[in-house]
Amino acid sequence: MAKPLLQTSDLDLFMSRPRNRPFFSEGDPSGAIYQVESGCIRLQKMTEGGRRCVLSFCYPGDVFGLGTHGPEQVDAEAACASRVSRLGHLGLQRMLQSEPTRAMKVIDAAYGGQEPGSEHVVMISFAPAEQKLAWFLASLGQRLGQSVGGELLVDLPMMRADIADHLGMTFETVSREMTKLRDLKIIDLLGLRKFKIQRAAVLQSLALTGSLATSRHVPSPSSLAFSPRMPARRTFDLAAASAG
Amino acid sequence: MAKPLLQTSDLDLFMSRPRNRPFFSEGDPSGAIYQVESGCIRLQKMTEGGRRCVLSFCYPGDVFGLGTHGPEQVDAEAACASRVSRLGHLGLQRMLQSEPTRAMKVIDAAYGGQEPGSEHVVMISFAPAEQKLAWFLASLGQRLGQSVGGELLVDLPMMRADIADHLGMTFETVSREMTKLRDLKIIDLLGLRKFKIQRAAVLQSLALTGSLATSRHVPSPSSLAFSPRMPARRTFDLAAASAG
DNA sequence: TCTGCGATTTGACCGGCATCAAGGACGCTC
DNA sequence: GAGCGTCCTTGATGCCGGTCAAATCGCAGA
Repeated sequence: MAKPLLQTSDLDLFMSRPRNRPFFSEGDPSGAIYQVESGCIRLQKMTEGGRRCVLSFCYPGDVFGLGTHGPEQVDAEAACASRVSRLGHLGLQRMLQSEPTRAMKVIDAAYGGQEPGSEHVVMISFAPAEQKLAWFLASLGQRLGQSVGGELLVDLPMMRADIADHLGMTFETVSREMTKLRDLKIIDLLGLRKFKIQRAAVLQSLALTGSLATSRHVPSPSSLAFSPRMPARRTFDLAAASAG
Repeated sequence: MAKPLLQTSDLDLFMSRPRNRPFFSEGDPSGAIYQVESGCIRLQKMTEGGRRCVLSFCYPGDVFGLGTHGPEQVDAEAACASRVSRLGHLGLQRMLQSEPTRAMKVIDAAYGGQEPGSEHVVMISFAPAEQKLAWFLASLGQRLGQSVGGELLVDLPMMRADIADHLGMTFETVSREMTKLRDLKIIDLLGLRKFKIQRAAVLQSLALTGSLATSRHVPSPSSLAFSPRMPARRTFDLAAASAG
């Protein structure tokens, strides 16, 4: 990962949490900015009915804590044992005065500026389960993947249920679709918390178009066949969303 | 509606569009701020597969144009014949200098600050069709409703297909659920572009809990029965989300 | 190593909603 | 008011994925 946005000298607190323990909860005081040092953080909303909606995951280097990524709107919990550092309110004020340009970058990141949030909404509204999971695994690969001999080795820090609550499906379906992708030799499961992307182009195609094109390049828009009224469910295409 | 955020003296351009014509498209130059004068604006993403995802609607008085509510991320199209006014980049700079406090309010609103966007995500991930529609109609009532003799008269400026693309369902299902709510005498359809909320408490209950409680108050969390593993689908509760 | 518990996988079933297909209502223009 | 295109409603059908259930896996602690 690249040089982190916040350095040790900026930070005023380090926190560790085991899985499922909160770093902050909805309604906690706001204004501080957090940076993931290790592990994986879930930003989520609980409903009183007991359901959970995971709005996003934060990985090492990611910054969160403001707006829709802060305690005014969501809970932040460890998806696995994690460490997080904090830049408090006063430290942020100090940085705004001494280094306004860098401070604005930090603030933008803490609002979730790095991620294209609307893509997630598009995905969970329309795509079938297989495509949702392909999209998630592909983006995880881009974010966390380690290239090893032409294949991509990826950590999977969160549970199946976390993935399910992020994609709007059940953990059983996540498990089934995972198995399906393994049987198709698109991915390989290495224990529960690691996988390998064996055919990245196919996974990408599945994520973007919902179809199993075997070509190495993303199909061009004009090559996609769809009816005038509505595309077949499985040819749904996210290329526009991911290009934006 | 309350006094609009932007006054005529702030604005530098007025635009009118018939239904389905764009005010701006994804990739257009950004930096300007728009205010709805009349009608209804759809903020949406198109996919190359031909599907559309409506991320939000803007009504008279709403301000948009930045971040996920701007041309860097979405298209803005008229959902019905609409008028929009614009505060250009230069005008915004001027306001930032002369009235920084008001300018920051305007900027926050243009990012979509007014609406709790995460509630929409929770809704489209989990809720069944009936609850999605109840939620949408209830929020429309709160936003646009005119109280008339104890009932709420509400404009419905957009087509069924627009609602469907906002809630992640088909327009046929929107139509069916609408009919069902009418048959239950919860709403009354007055032509295609207007409806009346006859039993607001029931509609609200349906929107929040997914169940047809007939009580006038929102059921308290502890009164909701759900299994330890997972609530029954129809008792899904959004109260936490809407409280936030 | 054994034991126990939570996480995951897998199977069987079925219900809600997408899909396909008419038919009807509404709002234009002429 | 006739004609026409668009939008909406309604019906029939099928399948994806949610639900319930049980077996297996994996890890931590004794």
